[in-house]
Amino acid sequence: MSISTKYNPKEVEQKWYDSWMQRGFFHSEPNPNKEPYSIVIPPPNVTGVLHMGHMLNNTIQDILIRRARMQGKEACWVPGTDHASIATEAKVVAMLKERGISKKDLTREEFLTYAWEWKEKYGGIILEQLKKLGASCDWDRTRFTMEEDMSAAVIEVFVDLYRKGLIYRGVRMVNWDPLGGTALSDEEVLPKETMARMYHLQYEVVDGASSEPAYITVATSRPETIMADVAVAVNPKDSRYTHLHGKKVRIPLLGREIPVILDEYVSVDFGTGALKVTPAHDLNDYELGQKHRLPTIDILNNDGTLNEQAKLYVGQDRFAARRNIVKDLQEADLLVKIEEYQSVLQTSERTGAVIEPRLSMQWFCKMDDMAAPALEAVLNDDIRLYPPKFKNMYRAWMENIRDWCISRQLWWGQRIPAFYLPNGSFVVATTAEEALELARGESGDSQLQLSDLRQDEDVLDTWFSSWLWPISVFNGFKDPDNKDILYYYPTNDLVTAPEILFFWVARMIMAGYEFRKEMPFKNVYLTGIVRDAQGRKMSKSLGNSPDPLDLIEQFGADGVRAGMLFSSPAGNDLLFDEKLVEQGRNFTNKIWNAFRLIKGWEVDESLPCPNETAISWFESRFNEAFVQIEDHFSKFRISDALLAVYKLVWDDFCSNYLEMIKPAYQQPIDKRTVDETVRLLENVLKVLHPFMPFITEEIWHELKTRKQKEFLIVAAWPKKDKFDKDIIQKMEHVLHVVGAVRNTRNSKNIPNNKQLDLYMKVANQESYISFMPILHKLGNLNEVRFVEENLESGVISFVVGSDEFFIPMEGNIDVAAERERLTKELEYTKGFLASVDKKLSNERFVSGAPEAVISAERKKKADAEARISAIEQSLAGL
RNA sequence: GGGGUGUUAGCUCAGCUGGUUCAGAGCACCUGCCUUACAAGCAGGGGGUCACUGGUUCGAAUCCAGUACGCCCCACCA
Repeated sequence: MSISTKYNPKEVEQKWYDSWMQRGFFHSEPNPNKEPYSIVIPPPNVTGVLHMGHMLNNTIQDILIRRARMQGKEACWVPGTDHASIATEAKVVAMLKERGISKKDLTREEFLTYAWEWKEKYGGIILEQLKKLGASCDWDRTRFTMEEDMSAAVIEVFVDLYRKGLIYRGVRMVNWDPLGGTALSDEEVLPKETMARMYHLQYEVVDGASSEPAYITVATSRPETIMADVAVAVNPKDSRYTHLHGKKVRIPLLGREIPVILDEYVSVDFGTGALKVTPAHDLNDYELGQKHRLPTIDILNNDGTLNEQAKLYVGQDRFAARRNIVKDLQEADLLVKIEEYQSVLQTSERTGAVIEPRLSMQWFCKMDDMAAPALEAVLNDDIRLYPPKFKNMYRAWMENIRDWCISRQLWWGQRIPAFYLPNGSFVVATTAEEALELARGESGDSQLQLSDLRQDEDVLDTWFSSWLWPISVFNGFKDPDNKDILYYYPTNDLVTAPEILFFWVARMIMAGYEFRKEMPFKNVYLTGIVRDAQGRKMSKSLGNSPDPLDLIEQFGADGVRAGMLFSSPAGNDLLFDEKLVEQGRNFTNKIWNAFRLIKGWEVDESLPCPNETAISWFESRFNEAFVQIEDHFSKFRISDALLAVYKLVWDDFCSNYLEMIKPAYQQPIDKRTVDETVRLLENVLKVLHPFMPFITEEIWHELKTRKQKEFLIVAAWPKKDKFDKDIIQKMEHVLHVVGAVRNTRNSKNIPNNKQLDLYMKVANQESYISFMPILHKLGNLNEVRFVEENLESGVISFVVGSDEFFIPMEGNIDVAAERERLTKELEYTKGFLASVDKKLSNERFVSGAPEAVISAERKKKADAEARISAIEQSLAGL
């Protein structure tokens, strides 16, 4: 035979992917005769490259979409990328810097030209990589969140929400990223545990009377902000400071006088019980400031350096300023002590910079109203989260939702459609022309020109476009009644990482109800995080993240797909180990060799079929497994579904079925067995296909000649069918007997190729008849026959169920060893019987337990008794 | 600080409505095999007081309470 003993994925994968594409199997159009099934991809950043998280995520989506396609649904998986404003802008800035160009020297238009150039050249690599994985996306539908129609939808939504009063502009305390030079939403901020320092500073009490200066000690982690202090607050109940009520203190170094204020908010037992109030640079202080009508002094520039208002350290970075002021305070003897303590630093998710709480004019989206139906939908299971533990998290977040800061001080993104009039007021409109008309109306100045209007410089948060994704990919804004959106929306399943549950999933649900009055998807499957074998998160800096393309190169896409899934129960993190992928690769090889065996058979049409039992057994076994597999799918237990298929293929089909039917070496095989085996294998290939699309398609075509469009990718998914439980049980019993024979062989060091005889003293001979050939073959037995009496000597005996078996041994057997083995088994069985007896003699059990349980217990007793007498007889015969 | 969730074999995890498919799977491990589909393999095997303590029950890995440890999410103590 010329087929290689090892499966070679490389050429096979490219061949079939091209073939599928060419025949348009991935493409979907609304078809009223078919049930729609749609998934929108979580659009990866356009700057992104494929990492292990994408691999897992997209493998799962592909499995779902392929299965749906085979189920005869109109399966549509929409791919695309996200413009990722901060990440992309940062890349473009870096690229420009390399070319010696500074963003500052460019106009907005020039910068965007570079950015688009960059996007066209480097963007979307990740989509090409997904093809290598086998992703069967409808590539004709590829979208990008910043393409014209998508951006138009974003602007339209902004205007709509503004007019509904759900978007407003205002000065608020926001999370400022000094490195990115932009505001961020609360979700884009990551807390980071760090050791921080608490500085205890002396504020001199202003008191004309005494000549000796008096001080109050204030604890702060940010001494560089003292120049922005407007008060020192103490708890009114704090007796230590009663004498300071109504007094003023002087800011160290600066000397500016600020009042001592009283507020319950201050904890008596934290720090020194005295809090410096810096409204411009801390949210709590801001609120205190509002309450006590204090001024705000903002001493920071956009980039985190100190401005003129600070008076000291002007122009220095906030951290440099901190070092310097600490030194100066020390020298002035105003620093009492420094304490180390565990604290949480807020950092930017994108740039890693320490976030500066900062008062700033931004755009916000009101969330309360939109959150209500979105929360309801999840609580009442209209939308289901898998695993369901995320429901609680979702609820907690939605119930405490805060307004969303949607403006970003960047250029790459959808520009906010607000236009300012010379008088400082503004109008919001989708186009400048429309804005002009509005502006003329509102200002009463009919002479206003376009050039008088100035559009807001900011762009919108990327998520403000992503949250529309399930609607906008089907053009649901531009053309709300088009046939795509009517057919595919709501989509069916969303597969994504729990990290973006709030960023994205929750907001999509809100957008779905707000703009289409309908959920965006029915199920949300949240995958785990891919970690390394030690449980560490994969990261570039640790270098523990394998390159997915290398893995595919090495193990084949099918192997990698299977490997990823071997250990990824829903919602649990996946501890990735190359061994898993190896196991996946080995699995492809196993399948390949099963195929080689079948392919190599020579058919003799004159032969009768000796394998009816094996055939109907596997048929039943397949149907039994299929029910389990479908059940796993229905619960999004993809990993368990794969494992069930794995065992069906490896254990049932290969180790058992094929071994039962395969003819002796170089012997021909009958036609019926071959036909049936091919048919059975076809079913196996079908359930395997979503997991391992390439090798299954390859074998599908190699197995027999197929018609034009007869591809596995569109073959009919099996239907649930009744199965014969009886034959499955009997086979299991027979396989136990086979196991016992093999065990005997192994423990007595009898070579595999030496045939043995087997005598069977069984209760029901009938039930063995049709399995005799199988017993012969798998046990490698010579004579097999029923006996009525125990064989007395020179035999090894064993019991399966309550049937006894004897294998005559040539030469002497080790009587002592046999006796020991049987005695052990006897003891165990007696113990077992005793426990059953105890149960049955317990009146409360007999009266309390259901009938089925009691009769099961009785059967146990009978079996055990039969076993005991069998073993005892064997012992007596030794 | 609030909420969630977990603890079962060396590792990763199943175990749905308490009772023979209740102590399981995969990997790892051990033994023996180059038996013509497959050594990326075949056959067999060992291994767990189901975290701890109490309770409910005829019966608990499974239900309840508490304890310990872990993880996740949220949160403005300087």
